Amino acid sequence: MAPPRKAGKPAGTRLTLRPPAGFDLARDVCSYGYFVLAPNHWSVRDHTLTRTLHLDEGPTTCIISQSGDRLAARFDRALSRIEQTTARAQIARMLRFDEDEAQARAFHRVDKRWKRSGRARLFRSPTLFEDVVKTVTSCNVAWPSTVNMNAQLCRHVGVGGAFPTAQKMARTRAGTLRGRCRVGYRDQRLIDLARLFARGQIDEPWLESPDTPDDDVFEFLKSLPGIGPYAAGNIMQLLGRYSRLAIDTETVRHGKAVLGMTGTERQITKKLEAHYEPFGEFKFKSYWFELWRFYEQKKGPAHTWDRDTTAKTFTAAQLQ
DNA sequence: GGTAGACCTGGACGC
DNA sequence: GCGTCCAGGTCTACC
Repeated sequence: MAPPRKAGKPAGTRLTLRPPAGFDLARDVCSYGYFVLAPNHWSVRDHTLTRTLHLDEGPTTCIISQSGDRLAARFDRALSRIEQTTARAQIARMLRFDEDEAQARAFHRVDKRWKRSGRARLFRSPTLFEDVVKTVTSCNVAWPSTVNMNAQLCRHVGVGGAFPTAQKMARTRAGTLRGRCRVGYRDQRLIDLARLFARGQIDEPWLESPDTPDDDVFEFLKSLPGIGPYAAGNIMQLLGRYSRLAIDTETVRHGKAVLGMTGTERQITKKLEAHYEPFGEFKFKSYWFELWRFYEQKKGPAHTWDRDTTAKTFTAAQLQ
């Protein structure tokens, strides 16, 4: 049955979602840099996440808020039953509902530093494709450029402000990505990636299956265009595989500035691997929350970071 | 297996 | 306002 409508103005759908116990919208959204990348928008004032989702009948913008142990997702139009199911799945993926309280406890047993704050989840995208593209746009570039690339991709390639679908990006000209979206030499690599997704050549169930060894996933990811060791490591954590680090210049800076490591970059990389080894299957989480805590000490709690000011200023040089 | 250089963009800096 | 330099991972060619 269609939702009731107010006179003159079509009512948007409102969904109630039940997150895992202990879920905290502000903490768990503002836990990874992608929360400031378009089309995500965190409201510092309202403590809500707004973003446009691409559903079967087109784009729709939703506002997600928390009240007690429930989340509400308010959409700007009525959703069909199928769309509601898709929207629930996309929101669940973003907010990592698949990681329940038991998994958080398992992490906190290995790394007790985060038990009190309850930190255990890392924000991600509604689709693996968006996570992969966001990762590629974060490679070999300062953070403000990553922010800009994602904004322009949504503006020029996405429909109605949504993140581009793989199908749409697969049909986009390299010149558009380079000229309008400022992705530079990543243009053809992004199109090639989009074509692999659009043609169904990325086996997502295989990548997500607990039966697939981490090493196999890592090697496969590295075989994709534009994906090297860092990007593959990062996509691993976005897939829920935390057993390895994604080492970039920020990791090395962290090793020097926070962990007091010395030596060449190669030596520090080895020291970092050894340092996080005790955290086993949760290595990335332990590393990331340490890094995040450093950022928050410098810039204040992440839920207070404004996309257009604080969150845009993140560069290694400014965080020395 | 290791390394050098090219690939782009945008910010910082000097003039 | 303009030119130059530099940071940032991946890829390719080469040793």
